[in-house]
Amino acid sequence: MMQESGPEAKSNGSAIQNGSSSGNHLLECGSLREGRSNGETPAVDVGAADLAHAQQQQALQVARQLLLQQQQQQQVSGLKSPKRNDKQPALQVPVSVAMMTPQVITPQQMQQILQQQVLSPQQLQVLLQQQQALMLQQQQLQEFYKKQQEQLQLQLLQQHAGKQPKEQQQVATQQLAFQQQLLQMQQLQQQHVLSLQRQGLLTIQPGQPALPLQPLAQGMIPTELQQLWKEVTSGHTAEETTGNNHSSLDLTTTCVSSSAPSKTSLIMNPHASTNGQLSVHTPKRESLSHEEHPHSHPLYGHGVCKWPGCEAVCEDFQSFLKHLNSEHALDDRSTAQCRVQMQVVQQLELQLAKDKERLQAMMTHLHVKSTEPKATPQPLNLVSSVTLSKSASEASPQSLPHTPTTPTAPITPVTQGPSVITTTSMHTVGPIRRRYSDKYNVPISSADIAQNQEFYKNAEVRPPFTYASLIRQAILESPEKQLTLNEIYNWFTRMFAYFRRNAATWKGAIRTNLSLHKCFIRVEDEFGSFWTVDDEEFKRGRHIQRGRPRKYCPDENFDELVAHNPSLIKNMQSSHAYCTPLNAALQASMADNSIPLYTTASMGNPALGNLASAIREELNGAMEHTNSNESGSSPGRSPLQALHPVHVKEEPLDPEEAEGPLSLVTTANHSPDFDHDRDYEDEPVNEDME
DNA sequence: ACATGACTAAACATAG
DNA sequence: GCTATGTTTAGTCATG
Repeated sequence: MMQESGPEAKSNGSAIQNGSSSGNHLLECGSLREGRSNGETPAVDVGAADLAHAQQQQALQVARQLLLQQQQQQQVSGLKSPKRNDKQPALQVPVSVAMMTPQVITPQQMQQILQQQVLSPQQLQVLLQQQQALMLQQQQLQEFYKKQQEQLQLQLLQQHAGKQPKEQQQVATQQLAFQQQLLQMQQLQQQHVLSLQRQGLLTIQPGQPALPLQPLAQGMIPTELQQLWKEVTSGHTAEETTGNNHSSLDLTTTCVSSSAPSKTSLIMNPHASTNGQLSVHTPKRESLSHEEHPHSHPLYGHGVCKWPGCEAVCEDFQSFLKHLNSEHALDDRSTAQCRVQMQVVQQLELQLAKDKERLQAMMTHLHVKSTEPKATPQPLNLVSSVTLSKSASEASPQSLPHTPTTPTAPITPVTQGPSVITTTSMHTVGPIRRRYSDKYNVPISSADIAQNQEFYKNAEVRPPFTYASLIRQAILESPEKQLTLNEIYNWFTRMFAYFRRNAATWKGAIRTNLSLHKCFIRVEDEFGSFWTVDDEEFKRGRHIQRGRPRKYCPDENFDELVAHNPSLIKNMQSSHAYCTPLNAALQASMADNSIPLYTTASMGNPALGNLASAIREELNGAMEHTNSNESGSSPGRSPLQALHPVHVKEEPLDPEEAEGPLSLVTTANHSPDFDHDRDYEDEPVNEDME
């Protein structure tokens, strides 16, 4: 937290110095927080500003009323009161005094003030005239300004932005000129008040803000508003660089001439120019929304004004606009609300920036290209480090010495060209070493490994796949979908640098997995044994159940199956998809009585491989029946061993296996359980019997 | 806390 | 006897 607040405070410090300047957006953004850093809470600002504004309004009203009363009195009873002459100048005084008092000044209070006044009637008369002139001028300006606002608003509503930029520009320029005039009026008023104060007419009460520092009338929020507006505009349109961000606020600021060289840009903010006020929304966005949806407004929806804390019901868009101009005009309250909203936005933006930074750091750390659109950069090696951290860290000290290319510091990925780890590969990655909520495996696509092939070939990073997935991949990648154990080994060492060490460990793991997973089917031929994979079974992800004897357990489907085709007793793999072709091919093969079924062509397809296995197993079974008492009925001892012995795992059926009619895994005459020539057809072993 | 899957290690068996 | 291959089990760890 301290680290996070540090730069922020720093920027605030810079903003203090540059807050009123028009140069640096970032620094200007910090100017909003300047108040906080100075201990000036927004709430305090709001209260003071509201108070001053209310006082100003009251003062103006009181002054007008008093002037009217004065005129009436002069007309009706010019000599009615002996103190009339005293009252005349006194009428001017409350204008200023009322600004300092929260209540409306009554004539009685005025009289008290008059009694306290120290100025001569002549002086008061001069002041009165000055005040009257100023007020008159200001009223005229305000009225004209209001008309300008309405006019511009109507124009903007009727015209789409960009249609008549010149007219808009003219209107905006006129508005700008009147804003300047208003500001000059303010300055004159402030000077007037100052003069009154110097002359002793005004006494600043303790605890009250210094009046000259406060805006005097509506639409008079000079530099502060400008800064706020700059913050908003610069925060959202930083790419617009210089100039534009000052435009809208120039309407109300004294910095127009000095800090807004690009006057044309202000017309691009219809909302600001329409209302002549500050908006918390991005001018660009708002103008776009106005252009695209003339009756849509970010502050208007479902017939309700969405100004923070307002929720006023506006029946139509026009009424909303009127409401917006009347209730949310450019005043202190709106400014304060805008400030709050800006703080909310800034907080969110700050949070977003931090998260972005965090993301960037993560991606940098993981060597992921920052151009990746996805925001979930979890490269494979990360998964490896996460899911295999324990295994890797354990295996490494024991059997795998650490190398510079540890999972946490892969070197190769970025430099390996096309095989850069991508986030997209993560979405299709197969069974990484983590547990899934569902029990089914998701096969690795060839692209998953191929995509990062070069990386794993060179980086001694443990692939984030299970042994089973890799074995399957190795088998499926082979042209004939079959591999000997040694070929599997070679594939591992060829494809993964990680598996070039500690052969005993991972080779043992491979062997264990081959035996353990139901999806791997061992097949023997005259040249030895090799392994195939049943992909459907792989997706099921089932293991040979441990701790239970691997004995065959028939189910109702089995009997039915046997009845239909006794030759399919053994080695019926679980895949439903394979059932029909397998059965047909088997029958055809049997009809042909062609023994050499076990060709590479047939094994090119796992289904055909299973078919061949089934056939050969059946033949083996037939031969075993003829040699039923042969104790060592392992494949090697089978008379047909040289031909096509098959070893297939078997295990008790579990409820899931009963789903498929052919989900029978059988035989393993190599299994010790069958070394005693157990004929499961004659002696079905029930799981419960174990 | 418990169940489960993945992994490791080890023991054992078998064949060459 | 050695090695390769294959099976099985126990234990650990991570995860849900």
